[in-house]
Amino acid sequence: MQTGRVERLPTLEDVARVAGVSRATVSRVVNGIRNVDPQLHELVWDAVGRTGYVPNRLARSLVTRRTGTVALVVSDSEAHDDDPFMGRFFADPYFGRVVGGLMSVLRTAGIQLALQIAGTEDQRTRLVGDLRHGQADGAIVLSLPGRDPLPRMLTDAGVPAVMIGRPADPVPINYVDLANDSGAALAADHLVATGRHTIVMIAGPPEVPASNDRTTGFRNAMARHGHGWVPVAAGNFTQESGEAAMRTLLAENPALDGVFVANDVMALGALLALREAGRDVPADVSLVGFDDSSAATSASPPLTTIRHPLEDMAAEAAKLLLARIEDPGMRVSAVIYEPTLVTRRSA
Amino acid sequence: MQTGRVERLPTLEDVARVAGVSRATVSRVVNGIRNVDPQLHELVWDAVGRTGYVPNRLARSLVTRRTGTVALVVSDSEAHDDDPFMGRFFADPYFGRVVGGLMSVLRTAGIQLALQIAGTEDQRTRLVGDLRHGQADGAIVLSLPGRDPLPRMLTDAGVPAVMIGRPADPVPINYVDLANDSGAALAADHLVATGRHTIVMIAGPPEVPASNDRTTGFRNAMARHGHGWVPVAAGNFTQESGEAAMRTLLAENPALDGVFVANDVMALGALLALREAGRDVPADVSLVGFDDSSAATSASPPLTTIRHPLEDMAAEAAKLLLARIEDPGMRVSAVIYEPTLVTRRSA
DNA sequence: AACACTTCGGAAAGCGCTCTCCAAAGCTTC
DNA sequence: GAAGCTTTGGAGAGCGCTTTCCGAAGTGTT
Repeated sequence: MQTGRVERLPTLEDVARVAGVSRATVSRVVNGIRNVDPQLHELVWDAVGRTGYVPNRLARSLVTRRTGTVALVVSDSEAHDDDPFMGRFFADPYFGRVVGGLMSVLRTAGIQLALQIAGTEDQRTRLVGDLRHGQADGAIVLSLPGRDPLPRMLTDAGVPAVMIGRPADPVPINYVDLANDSGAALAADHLVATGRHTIVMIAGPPEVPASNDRTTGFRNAMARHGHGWVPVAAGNFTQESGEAAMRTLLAENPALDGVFVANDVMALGALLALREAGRDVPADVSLVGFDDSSAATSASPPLTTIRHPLEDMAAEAAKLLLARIEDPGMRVSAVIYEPTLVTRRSA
Repeated sequence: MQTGRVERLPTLEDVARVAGVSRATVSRVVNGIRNVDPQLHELVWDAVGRTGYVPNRLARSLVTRRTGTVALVVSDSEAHDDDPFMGRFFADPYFGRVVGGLMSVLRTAGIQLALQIAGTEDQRTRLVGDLRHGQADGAIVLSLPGRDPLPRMLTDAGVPAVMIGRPADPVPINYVDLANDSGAALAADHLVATGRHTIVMIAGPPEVPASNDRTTGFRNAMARHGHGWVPVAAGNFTQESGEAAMRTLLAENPALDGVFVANDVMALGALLALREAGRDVPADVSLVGFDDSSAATSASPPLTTIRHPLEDMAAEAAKLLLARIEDPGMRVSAVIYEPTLVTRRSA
């Protein structure tokens, strides 16, 4: 049946005519506002059923200034058009875990998620403009690189927003974050406790705050254990970069017997490079990852890693945003999660 | 600065007043419609700049019946509330790859993606109602289980929609799919060609069409090679289920030397079970996966698998939908992708 | 100079809904 | 039974935008 969308859908007006009441009354009944005479009430619902009326959310939103939508903004201020990076980002378990966590909360609240990409300057201003107009009731921001102007723009515009991951520059914005430094410290403690002496690290991009925290957290903890100097090679969170970094580290520190890797996906790459070099994990080298993503369990040996409760954090971010939308005056708050060590076979 | 969203945003009216023209003229200029006197044109743009005007998409959509949004509907007709399954689904690389593919097209078209979950009967009718009202211009449907009533509802309602994966029941709906059966045949050919004799399969849930096609495709191809009977154990596409299925198969067919697994994630589980049983891959047992997801490359040994060009398929689905939105009379079409064999180390 | 065309900008009618007024009606209370 | 209250439903004014319809210029033709 190729009807297209030609025939006009029933409106409030139609229902009112059928029920023999005014538009206002129908609106009140449908929204359950104020006491309406039970008889009329039933009459109206009956008419709603007979006409097959469904409220038009757009029209409603226009007047109520509420859309029942929140935006998930993936902000990548360094993106170029056709940057293959975005594709990689979506395929990474990180993205899916965030979406899953958000939806677990939003779904029950009957709120939908609109995916937005803010790459260029232009997209950013349009996005903020749309949000100010109430295109969405608020925004969850996933900020990839450092120096992202978006968080500031959002707060200046008075748009309710919550970041997942702390903003690179101090901005009065709600956020949910992980104590990345203490997670890294956990890894350091574990490597030292299991008797490793020559310990190195594969870090993520230094301009990403989360990544940077892991590096400094690890260095500080190692210093407390008397290791004043830790060789570090940086990757960009991809498997290939982890492999490359591991090769570099092996070349420069043949005696290494412990590695901390800033995320599991890079750890997978490191595992490959170690095997290639004939080093057994965990017999010759202990390896600790970060995130406890699906990559960690599927690796062989399964990765000892730092558990990052990303789903919970995303869910918390959603709750925070909802609260913020309800009460715009709410004071800016941050929720920091403590990571835990998950011991598997690699260390 | 805790401004909230109190101060009224500039409207078309405001711009018109500043520019000294009518609302209609401003609208025409902003939308680049019809020739407007170059002088007025400049005057208007100037006023737009001075007032900081941004069009209100909601108001515009209400009259144009175009939203610049397409819905990504994850349809799970068997979902229960708080079903943990959804979380698993989002974390699976499948979801992210689809989103990435869709966004690669939608992004350049300036269209946003709204994530919707259709689990219960109730959600489904509300969703269709909203879509008929033009809440979104069209829908991409990811239908998880068989017997999903949603595709039919969508076509009956005249909502432009494209499915990723063929509908379980014949429905006149556009879709993009993979030739799952010939992919499975590729795996069969490869296992036989590499000299394997005792070949088994780990299948997915039989009620999922894609999964079912892989099973029958594999069986048929094996039959052509003279293997009339192939032992099959079914999992549910998770790693644990793959591990369990592998254990069952090993117990029942100790002599097995070749395994085809209906997706890479389960293959990871199978790998674990095989190692546990002391079987070396690929020396003792050849293993072929399906999807060529990130799991395949990160496994050790890396998985020989059937490449599923999911991103391309999603991108094609997006293009198809856009075309369909442009021309609602477009005839229903299907695009079937041919999978290819990717040879790595596991077989 | 009169006519037919074309081009261009403004007035105004909606899109479908919510919600503030206001009037009517029902109820108490003295 | 009149004054004062509390329900209850309707009229109608928007929300911010697009777009049709027209009249006023401007252009060209005979």
